[in-house]
Amino acid sequence: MGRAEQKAETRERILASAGKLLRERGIAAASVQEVMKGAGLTVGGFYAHFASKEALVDETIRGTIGRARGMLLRVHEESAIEGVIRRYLSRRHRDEAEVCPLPAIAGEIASGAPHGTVLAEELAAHARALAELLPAGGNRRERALGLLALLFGGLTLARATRGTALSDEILKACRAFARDGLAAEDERRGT
Amino acid sequence: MGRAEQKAETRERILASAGKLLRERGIAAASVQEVMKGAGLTVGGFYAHFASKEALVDETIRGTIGRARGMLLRVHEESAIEGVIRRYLSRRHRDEAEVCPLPAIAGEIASGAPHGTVLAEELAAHARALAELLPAGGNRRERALGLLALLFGGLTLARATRGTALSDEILKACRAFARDGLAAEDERRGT
DNA sequence: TGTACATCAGTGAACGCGCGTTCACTGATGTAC
DNA sequence: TGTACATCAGTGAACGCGCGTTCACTGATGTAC
Repeated sequence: MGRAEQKAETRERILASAGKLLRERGIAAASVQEVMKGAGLTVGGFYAHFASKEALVDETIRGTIGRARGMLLRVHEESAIEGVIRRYLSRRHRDEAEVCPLPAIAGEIASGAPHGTVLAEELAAHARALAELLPAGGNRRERALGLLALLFGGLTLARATRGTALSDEILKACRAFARDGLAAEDERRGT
Repeated sequence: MGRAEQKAETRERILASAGKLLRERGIAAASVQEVMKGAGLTVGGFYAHFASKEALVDETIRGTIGRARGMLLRVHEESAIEGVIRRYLSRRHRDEAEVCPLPAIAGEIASGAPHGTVLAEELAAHARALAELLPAGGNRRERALGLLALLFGGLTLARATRGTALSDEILKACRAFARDGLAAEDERRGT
């Protein structure tokens, strides 16, 4: 393997480590030092791969949300949307931060972290992907955005209350509310 | 005014400053130094009022969410719930962090900040208050929890994408999804 | 093919900075006589 | 009522620490002849 490919592979390891830490701890608490340690490297080498922590975070957001979208689209069974709701708002997904970075990072970005543009792009792509899983007709994009906010909100509040009885309750309530929100539109359209 | 009342008043000023900074910046980014500055004091005096930053944050979460709940309940008009949805998911509320601390803090707590128990208590109280605004019958508490997650999720994503076209779209979509989610349950019950 | 040199991915110590917390001190308020 | 002393809310400098970033250096890889 040449030097260039080796370096590209190292870069991927840094991004993978950053993705893991971003999902687990959020933006500010994922330090460059720990990201590099997670990739099996020391901190000094970081700037040979990325211009700044901000650049790393931007790219990591794109990568992790994009990959989550890939997982979303892979399941094209009947009523795929029901599967998405069930899996996204599952106890398993609450307890293992291995897919979606949104719960850890959206609040920080809402509070001023400088990644709003990247996040908006990824959310828009996410909404398009979700919309394709919805039955045609009505305003699919609008329903997809509402559902996205509910999935994110439910998972985040369930994680924030982990260990209390309320946490499971929130997951269940959001699964029900998601189905109801989609069903109401169906009924209005007369299905 | 005696010394004791003076001190109690100062304590309230610290809490007010902490509430403002918590809503605007989140937990980690609201430093003790800035909280005290916001109360017109210097940093050293802080520990005469609170045992630690963690104790301050716990009390501030209780206070701010409790006050937000008060504002919620004050409006007891016809279809109060529609008013809550419209105000919570308004552009005004997105652009001014003066009411709800959840968008700034829930993600940090989900990522490990130690305030999950207090948050769960306040969310449970919030759900009870919201449930009272819903038409009787069905599972009011469950619908209230789902709605709560959607309101929080929609506002947080709208704030995180502030300045992009998507932000307004998210608010609108969540208002619609909230109405649909509540309406579906109504219809199932035959209203 | 073997040797001499250039490149550059990664190391590890150091930088300035802001964090939460501590503590000796100040000076206005409150109490005792 | 006036004076002497005790209290204590708040000050401001200092602490150890981890942060993002820089930089002189190392040593394995790649190139030229």
